[in-house]
Amino acid sequence: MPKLGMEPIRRAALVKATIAQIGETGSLDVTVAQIAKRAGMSSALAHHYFGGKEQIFLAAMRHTMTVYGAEVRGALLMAPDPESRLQAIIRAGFGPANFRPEVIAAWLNFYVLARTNKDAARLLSIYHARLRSNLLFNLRPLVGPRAREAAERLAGLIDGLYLREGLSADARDGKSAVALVLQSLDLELAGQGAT
Amino acid sequence: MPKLGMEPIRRAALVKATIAQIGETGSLDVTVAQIAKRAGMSSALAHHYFGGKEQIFLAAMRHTMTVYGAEVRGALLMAPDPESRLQAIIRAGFGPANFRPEVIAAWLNFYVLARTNKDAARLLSIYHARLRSNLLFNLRPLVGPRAREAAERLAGLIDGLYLREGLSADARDGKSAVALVLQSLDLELAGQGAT
DNA sequence: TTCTTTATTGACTCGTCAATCAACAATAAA
DNA sequence: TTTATTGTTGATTGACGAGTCAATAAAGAA
Repeated sequence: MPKLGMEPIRRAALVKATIAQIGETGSLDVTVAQIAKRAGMSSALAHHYFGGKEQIFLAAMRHTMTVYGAEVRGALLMAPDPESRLQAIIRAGFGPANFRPEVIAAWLNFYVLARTNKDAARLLSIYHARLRSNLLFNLRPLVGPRAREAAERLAGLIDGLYLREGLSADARDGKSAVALVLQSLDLELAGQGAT
Repeated sequence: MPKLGMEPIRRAALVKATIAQIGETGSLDVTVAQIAKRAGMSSALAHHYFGGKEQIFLAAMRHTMTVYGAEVRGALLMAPDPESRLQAIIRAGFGPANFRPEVIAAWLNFYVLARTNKDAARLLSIYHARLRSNLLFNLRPLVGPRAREAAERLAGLIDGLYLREGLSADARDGKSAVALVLQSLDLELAGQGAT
């Protein structure tokens, strides 16, 4: 069997298995052995290709974020104006790439890891910055100077609802969360100097 | 030393030590031995009084939530009208009882635990319900039928900003988060039928 | 063919940690 | 004093899991 060029295949399989395993056990206590078994190889091989558990997990999150980023970019291409781009960003956050139970569990895990692992923290801050700047860029022409705070709020709301939905045992589809954020966007766009 | 009536003292000490230890290590990998040592006793005694690690941690979270609840109730007493009560609820979420780094770390830990532990899930849903109903009750007279969604949004925003602040390494004071949520509240109260 | 490189694993090491237990100490009850 | 009852711990057990390593196998290079 040992053909050459197995490395990318194995890595991809491990990344996929990592997300799947986290989703299945519903917790962070996934062992390298479990992941490797699910990916059809020995745990030794997983270590061989990735070096360690955290690096396996980081690769999985990097992949998740890449897919998510692609989804956002794709949606943005379709949207002609700032407002519909904002709606697209919001929808993408709760879109199929991000809102599957396994992925939500992975994000939770990732939050925890980011408190101790430098690389995870960097990766997380990249996600935060990207979301914020995407929102900011499209809010600016609509609400001008209030854009910064509005972006902060919308980003917080997206993360918060994502978390709440993810933590409620019964897996929901995210439709209601999207609706809530979209209404919030309307409020931001409409309100110019309340109270 | 063995005077009678040690139990409540020991329990309290362990609860306090648990939060402190989580805050110090900045992660979830707190061992019973660490907690017990910090509380000035052997790990065997910790098991003796609590039965297990998860129960120690649950007791700590119950305590945290009790203190938080008291803070909210206290603030509500001072507030004469629904709007100021809403402001009080928002402020309390980022108040001193809740927003210390140790407590934030504990909450993160708790989120994770809630995915596998039944009791933790129940406790978390109690928190969720309480926040939602506190907001709802005071929003109803101000925005009528839109109260439900507004409460959902504000709750999500509070949790989301709490999470974001908690994850950013540099401990902030929550002032800006409070300001953001308060502005959101203004938007909710002002906006009646946007777009 | 022989050598080197890549792929692959089973078995093993080493640590950690939750949980248990046997034993001891001190106080209160008899 | 004897006898519970409560408090307390050091030592130990048992399990689990990350990471290592020696050994094997295939395939290409020489």
